[in-house]
Amino acid sequence: MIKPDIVFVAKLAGVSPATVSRVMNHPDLVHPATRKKVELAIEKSGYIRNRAAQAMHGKRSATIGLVVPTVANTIFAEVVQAFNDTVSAQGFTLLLASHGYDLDSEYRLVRKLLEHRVDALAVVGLDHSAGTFRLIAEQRVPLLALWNYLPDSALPCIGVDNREAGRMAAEHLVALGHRRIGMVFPATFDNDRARDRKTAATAVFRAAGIELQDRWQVEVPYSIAQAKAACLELLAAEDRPSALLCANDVIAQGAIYAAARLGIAIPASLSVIGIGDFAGSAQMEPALTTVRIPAQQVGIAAGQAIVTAIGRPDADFMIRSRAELELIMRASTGIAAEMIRP
Amino acid sequence: MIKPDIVFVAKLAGVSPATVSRVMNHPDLVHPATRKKVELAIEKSGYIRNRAAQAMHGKRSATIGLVVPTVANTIFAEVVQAFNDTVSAQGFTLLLASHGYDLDSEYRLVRKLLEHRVDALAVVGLDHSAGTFRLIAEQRVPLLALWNYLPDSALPCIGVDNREAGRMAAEHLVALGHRRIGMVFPATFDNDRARDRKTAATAVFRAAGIELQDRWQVEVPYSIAQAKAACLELLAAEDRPSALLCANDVIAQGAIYAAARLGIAIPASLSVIGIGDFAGSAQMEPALTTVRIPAQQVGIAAGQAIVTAIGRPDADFMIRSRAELELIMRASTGIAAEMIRP
DNA sequence: AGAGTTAATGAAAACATTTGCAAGACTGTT
DNA sequence: AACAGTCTTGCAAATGTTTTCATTAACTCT
Repeated sequence: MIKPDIVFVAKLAGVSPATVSRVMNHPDLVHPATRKKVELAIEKSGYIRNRAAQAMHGKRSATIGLVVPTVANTIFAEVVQAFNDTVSAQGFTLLLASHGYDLDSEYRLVRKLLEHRVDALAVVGLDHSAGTFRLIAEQRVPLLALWNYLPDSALPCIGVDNREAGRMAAEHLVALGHRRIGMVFPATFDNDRARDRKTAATAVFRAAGIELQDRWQVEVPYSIAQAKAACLELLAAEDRPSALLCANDVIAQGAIYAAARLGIAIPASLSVIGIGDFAGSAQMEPALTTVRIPAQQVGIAAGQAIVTAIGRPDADFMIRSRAELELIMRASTGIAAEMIRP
Repeated sequence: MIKPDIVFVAKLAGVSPATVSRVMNHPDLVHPATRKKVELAIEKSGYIRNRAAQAMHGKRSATIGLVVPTVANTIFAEVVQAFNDTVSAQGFTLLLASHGYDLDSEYRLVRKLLEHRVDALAVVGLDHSAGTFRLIAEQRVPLLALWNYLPDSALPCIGVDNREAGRMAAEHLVALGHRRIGMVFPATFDNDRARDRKTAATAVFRAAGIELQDRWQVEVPYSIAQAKAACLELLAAEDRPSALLCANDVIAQGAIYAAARLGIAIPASLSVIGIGDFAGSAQMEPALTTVRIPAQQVGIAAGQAIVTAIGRPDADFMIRSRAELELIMRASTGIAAEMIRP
């Protein structure tokens, strides 16, 4: 029992391989009766077409490469799911790679994906190594930056403006009268999202005449456990901030747990704001105030854009789409204690 | 500027295409000096080998298919990450597909992955449609069930025994003296994990002479929001259970938030236990008591097993590996109120 | 009924690689 | 210096499709 190939099916159906191929790729070109015969033969033989051979012929590989920093936490789960669902519905399969926030490793992954002749490539963020860009340019593969938006980005991008996200979060805290503010962020070296949010937030505070104390600025990776540990230390000190601006909801979640552990009342004596509005943020107690990133919407839009780009291989691919951010006020932020006059 | 292929590189290096191929696949067969030349030519031309052509020749495609119910929440995030890291380190790339707990849709996805000639296939759980099994058997692709373990499974499997998980959780509640017990589970129709856990737990309760009240059994999908909503309703009633056994930590998290919202003290007046020990469960306040599934360990072991299986294409692939479960007692469970004598 | 279209199919070249086989180039040995 | 091995390398066939072009069969219109 050898695996049936297209000529086996063709013989079984009494037609030529060309016709079988047409049944699968341009069904409208073959006579309904013949099509029936062929479909029956495919069914009967258990034939499964070989995409590798198809890809080799210069046609589509029907795969799309997606490179994310990590799938191991909530951050990208929703985007990845929405993106996958969208392209999958159009017949594409996802080749997934994750680099753990290391742009050198990203280069190697992109190379591997190109070896597989992906029809297009999506990456998270706009920051990438020169090698990565060169590689993709040479191969002429549509490339899309996911999750970020910048009006003057070099890449097509679909996502949010992280500077705006940082600004909105910071302005919310300022509006509530907070002046003793801590920021909990990951290393911003290989992470443009975190960097943009942080600098924008810092600018807002500076403009409001707020001086950021070094001892209230902490650096932790995107991990609930490490965020909680760091905040435990920060908040246990005699002299603690009245508000915490967190790089994203994962970190904010850690901060809230730390406060709960220490018996610090939220929002009465501490305000916490996150960015993202991940699954579960709305359900927490206290519910998390955050700047909502419409992950699902971004994933779907990106999926559609990339499929469209694949359909027009000639045209240069450029799109810049900004998804709207929204401040979601919930229970984790409140008016600064020192503002409340007795 | 045309994309360089292997004969272009060969000409540039002054050798035959065969030699270039050998440099990439069997470097030890070519003279070091020639190898240098060829590597230089590859570098200089920006050549990227074509895996499709390689796969077509009957060689490896260097891809592994992974089918999960969903990537959109914490449940599989850690396993997927560990699995991906492991196979990626061995030169494989992951083709990812998700079916949203629908086994018919799974069939179609498996078919798509086989079209891409994946070298092996990993799926979550042991429950799959007959069509799926037939397909994979016909194609002779190594298949591994991830996440589940059964001593007499038809498939190679690496994971935990969900019956044991259910039993451990139930026994913990029984040992604490709880008799008024609620269970919060998803639909078990297409989900053998949930089913096994539930039946095992039910058996334990029955053996302990505990009668499960229908009004305390709720069905919700794996979603924090929906779990919280359902538990809010369940716990608001006059007559509520003293303990909740949740199908996994995501649901348990929802339950804890519901209790917090209602001002029900945990564990004083309500115990909650989950299954999984997902990221964040240890950090919650109160920290979640749960049956730990060593996700990372399972992911790594599965990745290694599947790579090994690919290396031995002749031998039948069978492995059954049971990962150890562990009851992690934290702050969300306590002795039943009615057991505490004044 | 015959000419002109249109629809349906097949033949064969092309796609980019890998590998079995065979031949040429060395090495060391006597 | 000739011989037997052992290394290296190239030739050419094979892999499973898709698509262009050509051919045949089937309509349509006057």
